[in-house]
Amino acid sequence: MGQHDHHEHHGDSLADAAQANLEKSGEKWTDTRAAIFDTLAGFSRPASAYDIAELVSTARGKRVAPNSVYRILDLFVANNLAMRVESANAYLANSHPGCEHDCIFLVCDTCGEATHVDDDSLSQQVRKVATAEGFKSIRPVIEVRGICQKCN
Amino acid sequence: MGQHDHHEHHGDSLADAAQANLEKSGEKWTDTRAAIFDTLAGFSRPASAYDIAELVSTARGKRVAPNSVYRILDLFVANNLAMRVESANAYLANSHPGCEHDCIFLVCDTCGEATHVDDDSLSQQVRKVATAEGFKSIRPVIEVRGICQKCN
DNA sequence: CGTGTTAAGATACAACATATCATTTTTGAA
DNA sequence: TTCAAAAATGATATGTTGTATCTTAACACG
Repeated sequence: MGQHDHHEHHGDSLADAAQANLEKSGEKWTDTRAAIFDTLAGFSRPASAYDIAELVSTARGKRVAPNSVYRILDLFVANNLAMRVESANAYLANSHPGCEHDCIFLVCDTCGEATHVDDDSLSQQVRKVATAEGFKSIRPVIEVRGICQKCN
Repeated sequence: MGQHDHHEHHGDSLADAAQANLEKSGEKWTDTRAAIFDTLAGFSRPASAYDIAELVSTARGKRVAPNSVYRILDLFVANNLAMRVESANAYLANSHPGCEHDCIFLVCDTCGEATHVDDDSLSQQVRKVATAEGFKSIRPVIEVRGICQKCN
């Protein structure tokens, strides 16, 4: 189905991979960025910028303002370390940074968990539809809201 | 490509069709609902609830509170008279009420215009991916952000 | 009529996001 | 090494989107 193998990272390994990717783009892996990445990666469901701000502030005993979190999340998204789930106004860490994909998010309306699937053939079709309408600089947003298996 | 013909409605004809559909579900076509529908249909791009509240308030010389607008928009979405564009936090009137489709929205990041495409084969594939993951009560969100032909 | 139901209004607040300017930290050249 | 420029973060304010709660108004029907 157009999928391929990924290197799924976890814990420190994931943070290391994220750091490597960010630095490869000439960006710095600062303490604040590391803390925000770790916190985001620690969530099992999409986290809002305010969720992250609160947790990071507590963890570091020092306030991190929401706007700083947004700045850093934007940087992460631009560098594929994280993705934004539009229908949830929230963010997820990318568990395989380095792989560029149009993701499909499946978001459970009951428990809030989001799983993420890659199906390149599907996303290519979406891109094709948009291209046929004359769109450029295409960024597909493919999400599914519903009730997940566990909540059924 | 899995599309089919639609009855595209305009102006009064569209409002009439919307009214018919809503009443078919046992809901009433009140003055407030009519005003909100007309205002929404008058927008050429996705309109926020606050946009609508402001215009309707002016048009009727009587304040309509945002929460009332949200209530009525929710009703419209539930009855397929309108759709929510998740990536824009905004709403569009459905120009062919009665047809049940999973829509694909193409939203221009420059001018804000949104065009809407139906491709049942594509949306069926999205549903299939979610079903394969054990999801139920599926509601696909398929949108594309980009730059439209006119803005290129 | 009066009474129960549905629709809409008033108000307050919660949640999400950005704009602006100040401060701190880092960097790199003199 | 020190100083100036640039980059990162912080403080603060405000704008935007969305919901909760309670009240009032409109309506339907015995």
